[in-house]
Amino acid sequence: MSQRRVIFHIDMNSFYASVEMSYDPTLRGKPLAIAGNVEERRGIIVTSSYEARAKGVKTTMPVWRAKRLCPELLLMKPNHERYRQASRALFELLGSYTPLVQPVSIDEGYLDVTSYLPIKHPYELAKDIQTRIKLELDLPCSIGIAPNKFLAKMASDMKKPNGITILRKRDIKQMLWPLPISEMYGIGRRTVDKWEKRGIKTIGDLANANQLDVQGWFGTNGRKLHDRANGIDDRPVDPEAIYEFKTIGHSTTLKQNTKNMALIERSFESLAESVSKRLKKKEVLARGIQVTIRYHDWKTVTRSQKVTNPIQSSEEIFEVATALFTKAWNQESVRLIGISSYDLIEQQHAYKQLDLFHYKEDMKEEKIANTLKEIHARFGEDILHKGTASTWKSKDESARESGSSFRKDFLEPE
DNA sequence: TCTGGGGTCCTAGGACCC
DNA sequence: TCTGGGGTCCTAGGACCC
Repeated sequence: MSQRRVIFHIDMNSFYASVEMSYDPTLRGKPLAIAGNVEERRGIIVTSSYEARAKGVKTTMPVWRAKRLCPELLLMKPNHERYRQASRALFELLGSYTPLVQPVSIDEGYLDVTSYLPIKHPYELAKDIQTRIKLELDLPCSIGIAPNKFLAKMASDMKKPNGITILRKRDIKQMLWPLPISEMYGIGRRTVDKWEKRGIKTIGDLANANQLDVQGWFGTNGRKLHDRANGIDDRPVDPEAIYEFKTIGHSTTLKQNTKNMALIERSFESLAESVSKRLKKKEVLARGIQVTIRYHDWKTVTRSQKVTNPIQSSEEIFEVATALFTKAWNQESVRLIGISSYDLIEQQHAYKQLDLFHYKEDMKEEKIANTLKEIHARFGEDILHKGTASTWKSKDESARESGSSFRKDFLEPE
């Protein structure tokens, strides 16, 4: 990268819990956890306050275990709409500093603030942002300051809550390299052992390993991680990335493990309904459906299939999903099922595809009439008069151009 | 009594085409 | 009877992250 950059990574501290505390200040200072299915067996901790963490409560821990560790734990169900609102306010605030804001999840994002370099010290700017987030949103955050995304991300993790950490290239030897390899963003619990077995126990070990060795062991991903450990990361801050969602899916853990097809079918119905609703809201159709089956023993299989005509209705999704399920199911007891739609295409462009498909089949007058009827039924009369782009565009491209409705859910009002 | 639900990205193998 | 190489598309599985 020729140009020296200044990148911030903003990371909200225990976001859901903090939002709840700002709604209800009497919660402050108390061990609080947000958990799905609080009253059911299978609930897990989604986020917890620092007071709860001090007692050993951790994200993804089953609720019953968290309660055992911390009997006075306050539990709340998530208020997603509340968090989305707070998130929108956050990114609006960040957007007032620069258009180069890339939200990466509901509670974190990158800023490229290189343009501030001549007028303000990065630390002062970060302090400014952090203070405003506290004052205006009543929420705590940590900020990492670095020459690229990876280092900024690692830096924001170093001081929590309310931290500001500068991690320059020349600091990585002291600040980054001593960390255990498990702390490295991109290395999870499944591969830690593999690294350690090869003598790589810290991020520094990775940075100083032979690049070709690492590439041999872990392929291109290994090479990428080796670069990052050495402070190399050219990925730009991309404000458009928010438009690039690729799948829309829902899954559910059943109340009990079951082999009862009627029960399973009912769950598929409601999942298909949810997926369909969101496809419609986003004005997209799916050209592929994937189902997930998780068995009693946690073994998980997926089956996917492309469909000839893009689909959107719950009936169509249900049909494809249950067919996939029936083919794949080994008759063992099922714990979770899921439906995901992929290869999404904009509604406006979808009708053209329908058209072409039938045309290919050498259609007769009658068929043309039917096709038009089908198009009308799916999209309403007006669709035929809408866009007439000469080439098909991917959802990303056209979303970029129109600045249209493809934002990821976490920034969207209900 | 372990373990939710939303995603992204990568790899590998087979089919098929030239 | 023994057989290359490249490219693309599709599917399944797995790792990782919030």
